[in-house]
Amino acid sequence: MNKDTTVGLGLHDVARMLRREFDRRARAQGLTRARWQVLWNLSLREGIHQAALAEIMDVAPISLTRQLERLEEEGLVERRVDQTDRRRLRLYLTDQAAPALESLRELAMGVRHQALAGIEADDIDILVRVLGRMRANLCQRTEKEE
Amino acid sequence: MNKDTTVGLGLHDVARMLRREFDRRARAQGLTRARWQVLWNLSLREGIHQAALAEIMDVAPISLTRQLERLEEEGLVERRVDQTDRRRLRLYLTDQAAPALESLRELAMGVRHQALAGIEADDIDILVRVLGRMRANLCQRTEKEE
DNA sequence: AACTTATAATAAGCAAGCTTATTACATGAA
DNA sequence: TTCATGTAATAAGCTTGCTTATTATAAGTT
Repeated sequence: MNKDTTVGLGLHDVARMLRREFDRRARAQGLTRARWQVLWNLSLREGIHQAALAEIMDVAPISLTRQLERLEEEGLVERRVDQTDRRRLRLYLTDQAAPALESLRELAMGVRHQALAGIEADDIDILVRVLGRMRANLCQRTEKEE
Repeated sequence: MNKDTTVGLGLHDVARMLRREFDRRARAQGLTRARWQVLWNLSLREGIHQAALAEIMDVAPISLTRQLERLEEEGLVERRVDQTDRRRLRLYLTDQAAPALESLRELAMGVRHQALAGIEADDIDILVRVLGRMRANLCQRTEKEE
């Protein structure tokens, strides 16, 4: 109806539904989507420290801290003090993380399959491209106007 | 990199960024995106009761209840007991709601403009269409498998 | 060396969503 | 009419994210 509001609200709703569906399926595994996402990003850059990972994920550092605390409790992540700068904690996955990552990746593919049913491959490519551009447009880190 | 995960996580991230940007700009108005969204949906169907609106928005009834409590406190929404079924509360906007809706709609257009900068109109149409389809794919109300 | 300034991580407290459980009212069957 | 069942709204408590404020460590200046 009012097209001006369709994009933002639509994205918001679909993202919430995806999260809900994922978490519903993943409940048996004991991991939520948010924690899985941290594991996933971390798996690409082991040894990174928290602030840097938070910046890459464009999440507030404190948000990441809490996820990492739980992941550490659950034995999936290890945090070691950086000896060259003792403020920093370097992050590593444990052996337990690999199977968890794999099973959640499969689960995510299942949700993805449900969500994208009946949508043209070309349109999915466009979706991914547009999301990337939107992310860049919004990522301008708080755009400190001095 | 791994394309299987790009859609879900991308959507999630972009939705979060949109919300953050919107709420950042709207802070002066004292309204958040979630409350504005309730007002917006309500404006299209005044007199509806809570459970029906929750279903349309695909949100848990309790989530809506809390938003409506605050909106009522703030004087933007009125809840009147339905006389034919006294369990129900019918919802109405107050006079204060109209200007709030309008100013937030403008604000939303500003965020939208930032987010969509440099993206082809055709691609935006595709985005909206794909989101609609995804929503339908995911909306299958909890899919009670009996 | 002492002092300021910057940065990594965390603490406190708020917002929004969810699941599960309660309470009040409706409705259909005995 | 009474009793069981169903439904609208809410309560309690969890998760995830945010902003703002603290604390510990680094690093640069005088």
